[in-house]
Amino acid sequence: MGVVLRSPGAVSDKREAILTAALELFNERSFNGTPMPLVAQRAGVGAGTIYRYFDSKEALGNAVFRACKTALQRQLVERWRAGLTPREAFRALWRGLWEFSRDNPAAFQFLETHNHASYLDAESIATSEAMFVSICDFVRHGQSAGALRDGDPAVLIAMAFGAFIGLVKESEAGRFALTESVVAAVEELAWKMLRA
Amino acid sequence: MGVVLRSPGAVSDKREAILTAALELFNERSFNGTPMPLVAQRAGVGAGTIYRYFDSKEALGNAVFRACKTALQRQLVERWRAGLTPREAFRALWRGLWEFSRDNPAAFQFLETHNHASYLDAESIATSEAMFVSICDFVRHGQSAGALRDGDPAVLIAMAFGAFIGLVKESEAGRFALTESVVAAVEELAWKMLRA
Amino acid sequence: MGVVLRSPGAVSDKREAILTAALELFNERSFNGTPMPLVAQRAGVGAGTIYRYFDSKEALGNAVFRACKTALQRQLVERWRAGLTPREAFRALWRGLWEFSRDNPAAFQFLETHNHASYLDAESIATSEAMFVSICDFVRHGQSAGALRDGDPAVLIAMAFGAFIGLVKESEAGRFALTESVVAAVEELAWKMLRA
Amino acid sequence: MGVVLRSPGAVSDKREAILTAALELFNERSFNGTPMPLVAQRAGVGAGTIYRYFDSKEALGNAVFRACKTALQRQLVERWRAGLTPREAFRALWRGLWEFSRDNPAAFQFLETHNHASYLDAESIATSEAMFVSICDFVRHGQSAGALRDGDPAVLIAMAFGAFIGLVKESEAGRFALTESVVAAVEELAWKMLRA
DNA sequence: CATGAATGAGAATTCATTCAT
DNA sequence: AATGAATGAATTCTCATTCAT
Repeated sequence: MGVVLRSPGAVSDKREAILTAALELFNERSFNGTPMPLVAQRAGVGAGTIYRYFDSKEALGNAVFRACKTALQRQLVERWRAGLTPREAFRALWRGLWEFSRDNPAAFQFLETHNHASYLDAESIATSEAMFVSICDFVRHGQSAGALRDGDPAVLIAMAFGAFIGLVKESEAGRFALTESVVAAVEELAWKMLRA
Repeated sequence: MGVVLRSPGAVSDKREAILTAALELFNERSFNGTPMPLVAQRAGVGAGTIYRYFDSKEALGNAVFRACKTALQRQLVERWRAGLTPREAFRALWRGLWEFSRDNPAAFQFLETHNHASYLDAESIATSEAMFVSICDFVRHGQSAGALRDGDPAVLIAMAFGAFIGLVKESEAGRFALTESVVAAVEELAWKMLRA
Repeated sequence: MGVVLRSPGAVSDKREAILTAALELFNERSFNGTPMPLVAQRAGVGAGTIYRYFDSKEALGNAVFRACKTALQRQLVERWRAGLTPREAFRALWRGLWEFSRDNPAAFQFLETHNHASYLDAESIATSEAMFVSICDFVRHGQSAGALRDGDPAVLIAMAFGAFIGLVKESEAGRFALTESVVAAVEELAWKMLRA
Repeated sequence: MGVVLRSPGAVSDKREAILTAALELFNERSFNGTPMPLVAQRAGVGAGTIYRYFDSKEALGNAVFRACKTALQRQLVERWRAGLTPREAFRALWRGLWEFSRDNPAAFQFLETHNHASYLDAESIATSEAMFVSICDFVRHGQSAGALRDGDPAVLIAMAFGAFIGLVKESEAGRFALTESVVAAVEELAWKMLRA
């Protein structure tokens, strides 16, 4: 868990430490509510060091966002194999979301909270959009196969992701635990909502 | 629309103007990203005037939150009449949410975005909790009547509200329009997810 | 006690209330540390009302200072009668100071604390100077009569007044009580310092 | 002169510059009448730099007070040697005061003006009290030896210190110069007041 | 006359960023 | 490369003063 921000190749563990510290603090205190020196302290580096890796606080925020989004996308894509039925593919997606949010709760929360943050740049938004498009493809496939109900894929995606996000948020608020069995049960409910 | 922040009784319209300006700006730029003078400017008052109505920026944020939450609760409660079947009650709830988010998009977004903001005080959290509790009651009634599926009410609520919030967010992101017919259709889908 | 700020003629009890409130608050919180609305509140008048009686905060401060200084001078002068021996005149002066500080502790403290305050205007300084000059005359008379030791009158005045002020300050700090008997005793000591 | 605020050990000279600037400005304009940026300007540092050395304006004021008080106490204590007669000890004390006020007029004025300032914290008051206690001991010794007149030591201290403070104030107001010969003369007068 | 809500300049304090070491 | 002291612009909040009522 929390390995999400490891850059490919042994770039630098300072860079990772900064990204991790920023992720945690931006969740705890919001982007604007987090002083850079605090990020440096949590990362165990000097304040000036952050600026060797990131041009500005905004650049750091975008780097965190893209790292999280990319990691989520990787995890969802990994679970997709050719030849899955729509029902199996939905299960793969749903469990991929769950495993990601379980293993990287901070990253998941960050993506949700900072989804439309005003500091996000074009590249971050494009990263976000790319993932949406690939999920859309999945839905269209399921609709073509007659397994998913008709209608705007964006609507179905909004409802299913929204339901999952709602579950994660409320479980993190302490209302219930998202155990294996609960996750399996709610997957079934979500599927009832989406199937043709 | 946007009348949500009107306090009962002929309270000063400056207070309302400040609440409205803060609501909009906290949505647009986040709480910490919004300077008080900007709130004052948007409200058409002097910077010092805000502090005649609110003790601090935090107090202003809490006042906005409570005003929105109270307005939402009022709208949902109003639609509830005795003698509704669970299905009718769910429709009332769902449409209440929709009408609120349609008529007060800023208030709805604020509640969603600032739901667990670090500046919220005990009273704001209590206001939030009170609403959750009354929705829980609704779910338990439906379960007793055999209309809603069994399980932790919090889980069902998280999924249904989550789905609705997902719809509103994505429609506001411009992916689709939440028209009457779409709302009716998705209500049906949500009900499929919840019914026994 | 505390009647010091009563202007001659029935000017206005609001004016007096403002002067009294300002005197107390300037002592408690310093001139710059006292907001005008607080003065208004303590005086039981509206904030704007102060400006009907005084042009500005500085003007109010100067009015307080002059009222206190004038009252002190009046009290000291009253005790002076022709035909007193230097020793008797010193007693009159010393007891005059004591009675004033006992009956108007706030006024006495104000005069001491704000003696060289940066907001004092020329007239206030002149009022202060006038009193010094008349005390100087007293000293010179005593010196001519061979009762007071020779030397710069200002030096003797500085020491005697300084000693008295020291007594009042420390008694107000709670180190001892300035009772009749103590005052009589210290008067004797001060006289030992001054006599030829 | 003015070396009073030099902290022992090679502490940053920025800290000293800030203390010195604050001392001067608080004297000239009062504590509440002095904006922090003005302190920074006079100290030749950035406004934010002050807060690297002092938590708040109040903390700065207390640091100035304690530095002055400690320096005065050090100077008085240094002049005390065992085996002095009460008369010699009084001379040591009196001259210690004089040398301190001559060499550090700003520090002396600050101690006098801000002696009971509302921003002083418990530690500052304790520092102040400690010095009073040690002077009290001196007086009691003199009384036991039959050299100083009987009575509450606090009363004698109040008169003697008050007289000295009066001299310094009036000399600084320009009424006379506190030359060596004047100081010697007034010391004699003060002794006449105190001796048995 | 009296009021006190309203104002905006100015106060204390914070923080993104730089740069000497 | 790394640091963290230093900076000053920007932020939150205060308050002397005004003016509509």
